[in-house]
Amino acid sequence: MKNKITLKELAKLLNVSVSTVSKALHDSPEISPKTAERVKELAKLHNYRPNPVAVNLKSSKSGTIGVIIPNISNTFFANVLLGIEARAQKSGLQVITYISNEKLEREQQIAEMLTSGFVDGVLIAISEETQRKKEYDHLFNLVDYDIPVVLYDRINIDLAVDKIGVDDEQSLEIATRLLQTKGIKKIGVASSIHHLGVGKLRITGYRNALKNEEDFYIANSSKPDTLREKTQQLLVEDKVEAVLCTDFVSTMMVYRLAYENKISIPRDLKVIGFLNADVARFLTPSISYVEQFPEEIGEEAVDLLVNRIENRIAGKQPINKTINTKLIHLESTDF
Amino acid sequence: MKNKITLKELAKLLNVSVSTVSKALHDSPEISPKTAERVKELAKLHNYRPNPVAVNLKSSKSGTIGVIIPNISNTFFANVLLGIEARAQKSGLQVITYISNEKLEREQQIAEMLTSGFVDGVLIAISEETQRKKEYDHLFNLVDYDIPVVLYDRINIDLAVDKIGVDDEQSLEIATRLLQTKGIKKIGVASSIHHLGVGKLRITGYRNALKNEEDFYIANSSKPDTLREKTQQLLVEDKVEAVLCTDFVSTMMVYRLAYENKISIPRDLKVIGFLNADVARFLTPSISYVEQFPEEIGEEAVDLLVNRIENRIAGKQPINKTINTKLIHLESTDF
DNA sequence: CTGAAAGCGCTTACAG
DNA sequence: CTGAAAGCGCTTACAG
Repeated sequence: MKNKITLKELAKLLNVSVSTVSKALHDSPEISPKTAERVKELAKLHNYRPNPVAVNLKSSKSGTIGVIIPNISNTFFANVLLGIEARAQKSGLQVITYISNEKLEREQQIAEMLTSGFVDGVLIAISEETQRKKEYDHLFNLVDYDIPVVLYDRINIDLAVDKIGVDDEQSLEIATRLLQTKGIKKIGVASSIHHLGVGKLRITGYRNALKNEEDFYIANSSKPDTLREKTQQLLVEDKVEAVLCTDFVSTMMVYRLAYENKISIPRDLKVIGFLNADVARFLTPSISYVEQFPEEIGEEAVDLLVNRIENRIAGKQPINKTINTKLIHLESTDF
Repeated sequence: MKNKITLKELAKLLNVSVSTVSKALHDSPEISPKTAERVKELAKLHNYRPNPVAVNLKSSKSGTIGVIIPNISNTFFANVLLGIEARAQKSGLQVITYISNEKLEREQQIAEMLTSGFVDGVLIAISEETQRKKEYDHLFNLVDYDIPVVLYDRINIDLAVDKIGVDDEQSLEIATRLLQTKGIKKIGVASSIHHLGVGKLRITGYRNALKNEEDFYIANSSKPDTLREKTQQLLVEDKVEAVLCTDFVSTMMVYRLAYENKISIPRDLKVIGFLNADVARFLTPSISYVEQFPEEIGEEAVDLLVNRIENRIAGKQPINKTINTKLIHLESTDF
């Protein structure tokens, strides 16, 4: 075992004071070049690293940021975390991960814990339940404690903090319009997340493009069985020519039902989905999808947070950013 | 802003010493019930929480564990993290996440950083590159610094630490035997990870079940184009009756090529894959797969680490654990 | 140029 | 039962 060496031990070995060692290692101009060199040499020899906990206590910083993720199995959020970790690393910050599992109570526990100063700032995508119950006190509380907070992805709540989101509404509006220019009239939408903020926005985008109520064909339910029924109706009875899917579950449901009902994609039915590149590309036929750039969202979120932490934008109005999506054409929208 | 209140401030408000406050809050028997109550009341009123950084400095603990994840977009690892986070939370530990992106250099950087005492212990699944280059010095170094290390999932390296893995070899052996009992003779395997430890083990399981060299039909390549060619050969020329896939990419490749070559699953071809439940269930037809219980792996990993950290098993031989997989039958192996 | 001292916020052995 | 003191490992204003 190489026991960790401290400043004090280093000082004793060198026959100088602790202050001198510390200053030397920080390249203080107060220290003579000769001493500085001696100190650094020994420090290197013993592989000295300052104890981060002590440094943090001194500086009243924790050197870490907290990230609350609603659901890590969702590759979107996994990739956001990827971006967060990468950018945090550049800023020399450690990332403490918390998973709310879409539960309000867990989110409250986490927020409560974070008020005690584990982290210098927090990135949050609020949980489904939190959105549904509109219970935001724990978030206000965080802000009250002067802990910088940045909301990512799930941002449509009334909290005066920096936010970084996706242009959910536009994404399906653009997709719908694109199908229209190709001469497709009967366009449906399938969704298992119509009750969530992002789901609502995506469906709104679809509505915006169509305009007339009578043109809407919407299959939505968070219950698989109901969604299946409604989607079946969309494909078989309404005979839509294209379906936009707002999420993974509805996308797979459409593929499944098309297969069961012998509806050929893309010949009889065009499909555009929301899923990650890997799955989209590998499906048969491959499915056109809305790309969301989750890594960029993570990176931007850290940037916003770091700016707040370093007070570069203190007191200023909250910033709202949007990362644009991109429609990727694969086989399911071949004409 | 509610500024965080400290012990000192609390003490001043109560006209007692800092020690008294501290002891009272820790239910020390030294303190009179009356004082204890006064202290607790005020502490509650001000929502006092001990500064974790100070507590850590005092106790020479960081109260955190580090987790190195090779690839967070892989739902397997995402779910391991889920288990880790849940169990860590129960032990009151914070989880600092590092993503190596399958790169040796990044893994080395992380390990280097961790020697400075950010964490009380580390959970590692080593990166692909690390496995390939068999460059483990940074891991030995961690152990030298007396930082408890637990390897998870990717464990076949010669390092005397606790390990928690999956019964990769057995999983495909059992799957192969099962197909054999159903009267299937010509069984192939497709793999894009044959060069990695887990891939090797899975293929070994397949070989174990078949025994005769001439019965092996193996399509393996980490390059998509080559894998496609070889798999095509397996399905079209060799006309195997079943394919076992060792990973996501090869699974999707088999589905794709079956579709392109109008080979009907499961009628003409049985398929068993390695992928996560969500995708497996939603594919058309749904695909039988090997379930791996990543959350349990995460939980067990934390348990092992906590035991080491608390020295409950100090000096003892490293522990090796395995989480058994389970074959889930869905449509792709219907008979 | 070097070092003693104070202090970050806590805990705890010790004295009274 | 209460408090002063030492100390965890560091940084930095200040004195010499």
